[in-house]
Amino acid sequence: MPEKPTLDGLEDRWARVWEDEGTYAFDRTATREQVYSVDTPPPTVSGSLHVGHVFSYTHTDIVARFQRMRGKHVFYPMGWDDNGLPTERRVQNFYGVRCEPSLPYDPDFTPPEKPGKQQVPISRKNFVELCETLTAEDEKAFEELWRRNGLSVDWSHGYQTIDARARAISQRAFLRNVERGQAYVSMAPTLWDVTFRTAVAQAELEDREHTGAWHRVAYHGADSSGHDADVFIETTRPELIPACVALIAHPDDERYQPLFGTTVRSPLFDVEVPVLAHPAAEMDRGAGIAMCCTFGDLTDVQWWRELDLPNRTVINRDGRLLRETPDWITSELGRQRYEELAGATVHTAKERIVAMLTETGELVGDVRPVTRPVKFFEKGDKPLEIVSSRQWYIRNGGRDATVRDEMIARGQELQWHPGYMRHRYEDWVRGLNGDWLVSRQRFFGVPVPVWYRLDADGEVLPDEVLTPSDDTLPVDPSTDLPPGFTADQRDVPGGFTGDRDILDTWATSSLTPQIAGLWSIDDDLFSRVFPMDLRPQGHDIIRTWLFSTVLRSHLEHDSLPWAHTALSGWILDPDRKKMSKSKGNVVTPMDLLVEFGSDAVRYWAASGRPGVDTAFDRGQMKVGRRLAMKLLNASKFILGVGVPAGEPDLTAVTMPLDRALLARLTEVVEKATTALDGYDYAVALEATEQFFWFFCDDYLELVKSRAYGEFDEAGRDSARATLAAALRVLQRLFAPVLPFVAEEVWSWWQEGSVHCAPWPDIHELATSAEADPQVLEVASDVIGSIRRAKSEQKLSIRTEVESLSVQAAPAALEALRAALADVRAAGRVRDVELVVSADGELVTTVGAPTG
RNA sequence: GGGCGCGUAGCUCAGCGGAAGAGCAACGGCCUUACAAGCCGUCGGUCGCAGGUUCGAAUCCUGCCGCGCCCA
Repeated sequence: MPEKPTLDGLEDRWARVWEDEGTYAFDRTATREQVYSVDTPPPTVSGSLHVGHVFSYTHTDIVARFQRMRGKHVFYPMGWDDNGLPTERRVQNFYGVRCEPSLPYDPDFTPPEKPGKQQVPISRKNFVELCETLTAEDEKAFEELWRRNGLSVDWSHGYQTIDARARAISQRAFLRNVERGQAYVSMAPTLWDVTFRTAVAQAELEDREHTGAWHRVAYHGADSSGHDADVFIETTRPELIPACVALIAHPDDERYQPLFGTTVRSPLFDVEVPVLAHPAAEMDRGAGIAMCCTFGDLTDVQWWRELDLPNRTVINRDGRLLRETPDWITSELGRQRYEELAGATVHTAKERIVAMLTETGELVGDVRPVTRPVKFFEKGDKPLEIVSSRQWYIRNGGRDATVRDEMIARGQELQWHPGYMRHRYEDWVRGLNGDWLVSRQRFFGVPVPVWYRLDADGEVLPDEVLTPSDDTLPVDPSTDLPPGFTADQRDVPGGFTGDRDILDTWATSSLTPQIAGLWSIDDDLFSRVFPMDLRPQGHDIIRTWLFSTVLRSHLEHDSLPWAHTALSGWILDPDRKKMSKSKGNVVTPMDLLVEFGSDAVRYWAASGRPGVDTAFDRGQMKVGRRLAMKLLNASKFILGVGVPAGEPDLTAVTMPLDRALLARLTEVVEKATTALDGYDYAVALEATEQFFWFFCDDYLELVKSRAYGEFDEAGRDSARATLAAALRVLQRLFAPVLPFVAEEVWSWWQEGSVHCAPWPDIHELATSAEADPQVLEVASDVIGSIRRAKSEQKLSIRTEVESLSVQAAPAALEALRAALADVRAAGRVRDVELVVSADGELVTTVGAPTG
């Protein structure tokens, strides 16, 4: 035990010991029942860790430490998410390269010293290698931070979402979905981001207010008597007029009923289109009759499907109009006009069309600005287009009521902390409107592990999907060969071609329990950890990560991936805004850990209720530091008084005050245990902390003299045994939240790590005789009154008190009498008078303190 | 527009059907042989607003107002 205890240096010292001793090593001989397994969220390594990470990962660590102390073998791995756009961009910028899957692997490739102006195209395999090199550095920094933060992770069970095992597991799970018909390939209208040139899934969409304008445009028809009659529609996207396939109004709309079944000709291009009825047309929107184009929005897709309309796509995947004039435009004038638009961006095409319409007089009245919600890719900055493309999907219940019901049932089976978060899941499942699009037209990621046969003309035969044999996974179809084919058959008529797409990052992240547990690679390990116990995560990714993980597990294992999920809140800055880099209010976590000490920062994290957004509060960290310091000092004091070694002997606890103390502590143990069992670390900490300050300020002061041996031997031994027993319990109760200081003070007098010591049991403080809690209450009350009297008279706490009179009910006086020697010693009281009061009220009169 | 959550002391938050709480801050004190990075004490609230249920409401119900998140 050091002369002057300090918090400085505890992190380095104990982190090293824990690593050397293997304190948190997972015992893989443990059976599933003995294991507590955590599906740790793999942080994105290309970003930087912020305070929010420290906050939520600390919550998980507290639970893991608690479970370990309860005797579980904790499987607590750490993964790194380096699969996806953020890493792709970072590798591109850092090395000045770009991924080009058609290129062959170059084993001797070294990136340029400094990234040049032109990005060097390299094969996917080379790109993945660079990613692994670059992220290795990031991961080292992350690991250092996590170790300093005190996460009790077993670092030998790590993974990266782009490493070979993760790729193999991701591809294997996907191929098994294909085999069972749960994944399928389909040519369909797809939401498309023209900047990233990739398809986008429902989970990646967001609506943004976008400024547009209503254009009133004339289509040309004939009235019942055959005379020319114009039909006016209103559109915000006049550039889609060449893609128009029908005009559509509501079946009940009397204005347009005469037109249903007739045809009209489009302005400028003179293409004949039918006028049709469909209930999705909104009577009070615009003119009440809409132009259906392939495809302007999702309603167009619905009409196209349900009314069996032709596909007249004019917008390319680069966001420009087709360079070839479409064959459905037949009039000479129409084809001339289209040529002026060919290859133009959507924006330019709109300007030109509006100019043409103005010239021909087919644009009527003023253009009226309107702001309306438009779908965007969450990472993009241009509105999404809808294009037809071949894509892979996984059935998720979006088009299948049975699967949807099963997914809702899984959500009900899962235990949510806090419980109300389940609503978000159910809302999402109920709102799904299509299957999960998992193929992405990006270059970096887990390749879609299939090839396609080519026909005699070299065209893809999408129904003839070639799959790899399981033992060759992971594969990259752009360089590996399908079984039974040779390299010279690649991309030639009658041969094959590899799928160039990659899987959505969530298609891999949805398998983190399988990746961490090494499903299909080490099935023995997997059987010991799966289904897992806990998925901790942010509530913002319930619809993506949580949902997709439940789905994959449901499809592959017919079970939940984990029994519990704990949703953590966000960190808000003092202005109640979510902390973000752009606001410049991000604090580096390492700086905080250094400034306050890891235990103090963890204390702040633990004071945030599960699922509740929490203010970033340096004040709480100061309080945490004080608490850690207090635990050092109180431990030092108690051990300095001299407590018996080994297991505390509770038969020595004979004084009523001591028994009452242990009884109260037992209640705290019970409360903390129940709270932690329910994932409420905040309540557990609060109960422990509140008791601890009371223990230090009142109980320690009361028994100090007796513990020093100033009275009789029995009283001294009772106090010392109580102090030892209470300290042993308190150090363990604090261990999950304050692992460093708890380990430090434990090491002063106990064997082994406090983190492997058994969690306090409610029976371990039971004394031979029943405790009277009133003894502690009254003694505490009276000593408080004495302090108040001294404080009000601005006297030293050491001032002697001439006389003390206590009026109270007989039972209270009896209780006080049991602790009177302690009270007198602590208050420095000479004479005491106990008076039975008429009303039972406790009244303490402190007479004449003398300086 | 829908779902969910939140409005309690100057600040951060507990309490969620039986006399309004904690910590921080503020203020006044105390060198007290574990701790002055400590300790003791004091001040401080129409529990967002309006109704309702109840013997009793911060707590349950309804409606408003405000804030946040998720989804349209």
